[in-house]
Amino acid sequence: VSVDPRSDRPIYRQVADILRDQITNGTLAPGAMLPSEKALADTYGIGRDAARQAIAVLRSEGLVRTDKGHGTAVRAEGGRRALELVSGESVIARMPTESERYSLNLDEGVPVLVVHSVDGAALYSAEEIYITVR
Amino acid sequence: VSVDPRSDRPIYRQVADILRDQITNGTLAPGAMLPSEKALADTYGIGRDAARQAIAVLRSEGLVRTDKGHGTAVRAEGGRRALELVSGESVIARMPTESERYSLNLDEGVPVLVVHSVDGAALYSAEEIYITVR
DNA sequence: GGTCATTTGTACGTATGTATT
DNA sequence: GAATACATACGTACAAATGAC
Repeated sequence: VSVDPRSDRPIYRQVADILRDQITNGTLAPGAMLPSEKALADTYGIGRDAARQAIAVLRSEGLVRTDKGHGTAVRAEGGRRALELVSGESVIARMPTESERYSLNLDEGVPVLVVHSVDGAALYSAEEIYITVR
Repeated sequence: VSVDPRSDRPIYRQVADILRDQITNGTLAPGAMLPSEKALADTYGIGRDAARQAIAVLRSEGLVRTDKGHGTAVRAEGGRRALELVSGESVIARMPTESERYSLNLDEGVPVLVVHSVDGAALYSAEEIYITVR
């Protein structure tokens, strides 16, 4: 479990791979804290920049959540509820604008669903919803 | 159209705001190239780091696409086709894993749709699809 | 093909600010 | 207040990809 600076693969991606493995195999369970940036830098003999980038990769994948002054934790998979789509409605998925992310209080790496009906459009966190047919 | 280093809002977000405005109001039309990182840094009197972060914000929002050695361009809204959902199927939206992003050849900031049916699961680029009911 | 300028990517360093504990 | 941890912002340097010539 180490990084190779001579590899074609950037070291920040190598570190991201290691952490992603630990998340998917359960070594880092939902809610668990990742090592701090400094701890990662010391462990793998890399700069803080590379450690930060590794965590940023996981954040953009929606796998972890970072709180300033606290640290980075594995995101728990929130339970989803069914959204029943009826004839005449349509849905698109996209990334939120910054203001949408703020008002819906979304973490990074979480898409939104826009449901269009005759009444207009409604916005949901994509993470809380799965779509079915009535 | 300038940035204020003393503002509470980080300068890279101020620059991202300026560019986002230009994209949404059409000054930067789909396909148009954004200024290079160096050009942004010179224009606003900021470091290359801040310019890069500004562009990274827009990339994570799915607004632009960056090609190494070339530059950053406004992404064209791809035409979407209807995906007709039938009873017994369900859909979730999430960000792709790195390998999914690679195999589907997705830009950053593009979610995926996972359609579950009795036959199994199918994966789509969320940007090319809108969901309706048959 | 080869060279050169441009542009982005990676990686390091330092310093300071802000939030949490 | 102190220690820890992340955020912002600057700098440098070199690598890699692109495009023009």
